[in-house]
Amino acid sequence: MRTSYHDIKAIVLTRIRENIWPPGANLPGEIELAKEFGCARATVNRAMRELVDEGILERKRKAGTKVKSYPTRRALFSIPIIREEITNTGAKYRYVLIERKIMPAPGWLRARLEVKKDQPILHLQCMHYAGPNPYQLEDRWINLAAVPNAADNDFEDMGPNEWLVREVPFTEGELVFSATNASNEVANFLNTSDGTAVFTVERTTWLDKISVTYARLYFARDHKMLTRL
Amino acid sequence: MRTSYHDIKAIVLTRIRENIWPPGANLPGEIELAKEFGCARATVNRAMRELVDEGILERKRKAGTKVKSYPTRRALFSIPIIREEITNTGAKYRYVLIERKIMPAPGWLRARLEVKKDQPILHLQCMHYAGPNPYQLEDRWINLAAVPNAADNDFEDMGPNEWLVREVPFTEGELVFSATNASNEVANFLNTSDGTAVFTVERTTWLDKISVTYARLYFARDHKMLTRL
DNA sequence: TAGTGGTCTAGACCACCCC
DNA sequence: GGGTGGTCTAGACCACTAA
Repeated sequence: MRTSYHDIKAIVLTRIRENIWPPGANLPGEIELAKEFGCARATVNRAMRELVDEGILERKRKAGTKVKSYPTRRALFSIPIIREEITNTGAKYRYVLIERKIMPAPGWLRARLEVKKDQPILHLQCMHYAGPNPYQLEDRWINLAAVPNAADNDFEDMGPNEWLVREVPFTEGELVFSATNASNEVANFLNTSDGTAVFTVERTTWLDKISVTYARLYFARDHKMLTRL
Repeated sequence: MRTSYHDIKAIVLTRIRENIWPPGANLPGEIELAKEFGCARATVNRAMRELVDEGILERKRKAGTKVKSYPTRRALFSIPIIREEITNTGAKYRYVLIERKIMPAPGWLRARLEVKKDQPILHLQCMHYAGPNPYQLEDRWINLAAVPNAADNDFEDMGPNEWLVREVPFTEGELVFSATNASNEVANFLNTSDGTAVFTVERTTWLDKISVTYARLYFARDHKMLTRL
């Protein structure tokens, strides 16, 4: 069997680990490596490109390829549908709509979504349960100018998250993770006490520069978000 | 100019967005698409592979390519060196070692790192400041069986994070994000009050199945971690 | 301006896996 | 069994950019 791009990646990683190519070092060019490994340049190229994707190498035309001095490790999160996230743990998923109201955007939201005054916004509050336990409180705002048909949905049976993912594409998104002390209201919904540290995610999405939705997600006490490198 | 794999990706995304290929739909085979776009199959292949990487499509041999029913969006975090993270904001970075001690691993850590009883562990506590403000409290445990030369370093001038990234490669890593209520000690270091919700990251890394280090990072009040999709 | 990576091609063989 | 994607090749031209 010939040298595959997998093999090449492994070899390169080994050489880096063994300090044959220490951080900052320049690697030979693709043609030379192809000769060494006895394969086509395209094969070397693919291996190298993937190592760049993985944050191990840096490449610049003319300058060549070098080992990153501080390998930028990157963590990959998949953003799951909450129903699947819960169902996958074996628990039963339950969704409850708490409130649904069409209203003009409050000031802080106007700023965030860049919508004009009096522009109608659909505001939803919902709870997601895993079995008997509260899992997440969702506070969602949908820009009806961007998604007019959201107004036709009563969201009694399906969470807005799920509906949006299926119905409304987006071109850009932002995620912000933080920790907040639960307000009295949040604590009640999440079945915990005032001031409990709550893992919080804010999510905003845009479709071609037009803001689609902003959501604040409060997770139950002791929620952990896990990822592998 | 010929159709590039960038163009193909854009076209496919557009067709998905316009519901020409709705979620779950099967796409034509690579050969057919290559014919349609007037390019080589390899070009189509690359476009499709990248769309799989981005969580838009699913492919299976023989079955073909289809649009994911629930496109799994993925967020990419780069894990920066804390010094660079702070310096990049324009603030001055300051590092202080609080404690350094070699000790046997406590029980909870033995379980986590899978190390034997009485195996020596280097325990470090340090603070990272952004200008005058506390930025992060680092509680770090280094497995000296995996990294013996860590014992030679006094870590007075350089944080263990930075040292490890430069000196010790790893093959696997785990990140856990959560929110915790600050203990009295943590609150004091972070210049806040008891019980404040603190964004917390736990990080564990392994080198070829051998655990290297475990760290618990407590960020200052109101810290936000941001990422784009 | 010359060297390096970036991309494309036309063809080939193979591995997997649904039917 | 046969169709689909996975991968590789040998060669080509191009784009960027460091020297």
